[in-house]
Amino acid sequence: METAELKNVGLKITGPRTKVLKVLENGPDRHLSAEDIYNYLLSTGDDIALATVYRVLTQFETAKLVTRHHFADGHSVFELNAGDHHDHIVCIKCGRVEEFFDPEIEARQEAIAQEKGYKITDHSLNIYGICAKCDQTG
Amino acid sequence: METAELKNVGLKITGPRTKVLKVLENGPDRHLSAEDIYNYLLSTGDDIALATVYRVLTQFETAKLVTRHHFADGHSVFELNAGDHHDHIVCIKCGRVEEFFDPEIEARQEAIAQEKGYKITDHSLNIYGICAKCDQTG
DNA sequence: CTAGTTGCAAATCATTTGCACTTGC
DNA sequence: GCAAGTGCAAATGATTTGCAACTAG
Repeated sequence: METAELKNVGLKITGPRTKVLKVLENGPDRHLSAEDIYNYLLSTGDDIALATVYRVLTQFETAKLVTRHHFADGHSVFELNAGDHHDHIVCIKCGRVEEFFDPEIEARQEAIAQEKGYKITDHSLNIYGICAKCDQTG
Repeated sequence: METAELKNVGLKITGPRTKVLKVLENGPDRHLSAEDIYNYLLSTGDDIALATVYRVLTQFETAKLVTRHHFADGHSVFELNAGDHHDHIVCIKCGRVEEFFDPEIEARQEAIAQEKGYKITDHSLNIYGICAKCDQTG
């Protein structure tokens, strides 16, 4: 139940927060933009303000409940935090997003940061390309 | 000379284009945002419109003269194309940007894309962290 | 009760665009 | 001279914020 997750991170249980969390958990996709979530909620008859979706998502991000990913075309998507880290491969035609994790890449990043004297706080690796389906379709 | 580079990619030699290119070549930093370039030009007495800086940079990007990088805080920087590919490590405190290239990471990315049936068109790897200098300063 | 939350509309920020004017070739 | 390029100001799209009304604990 969503209420528990909200309580755990010290957020009041409110309608909007529960709704957004529910979409992230059982929505049409694991990777959704604020507007996706907003539209999805409207389509299911749940009334909410877009500004609230943004506010709630930002709070969730701070609370580490979700992770925000910025893609090169300038829009960002949110994804429920499953605890695991992974990177993304994005189809530039259809927008499909797939996840991957490569320990070798992770290790190399650590090594590079250390070498250059940086303390890593975060990192993002996005591969952009054309997926098999779109490649056939043209 | 900048005029040659412009001619090579089939762009008319104009004042604004020459100015922007000059800043990218001899400016204060290899990684500059449109606004950085705009402000730098104003500060050196060169008059230009911000919209023109954006237009020119977009043309340069199309002409493969420069590469645009999108960072997680939502702003992008432009960098003169030296032909080589590399990724970035960004200090989240002072904004310092350093470059690195790791063949192992590159190879793994290729492998992953192939495995998932994607044709890579582009990719970006950004490591965010705190540089040695900022770490001391607090 | 009252601090935290929401909705709405207006504000911001980075970037783009329409259009009349200017300039390179 | 004319198509291409530029400046300016207004438009855009994504996201944020001010504020008055609402609600969870």
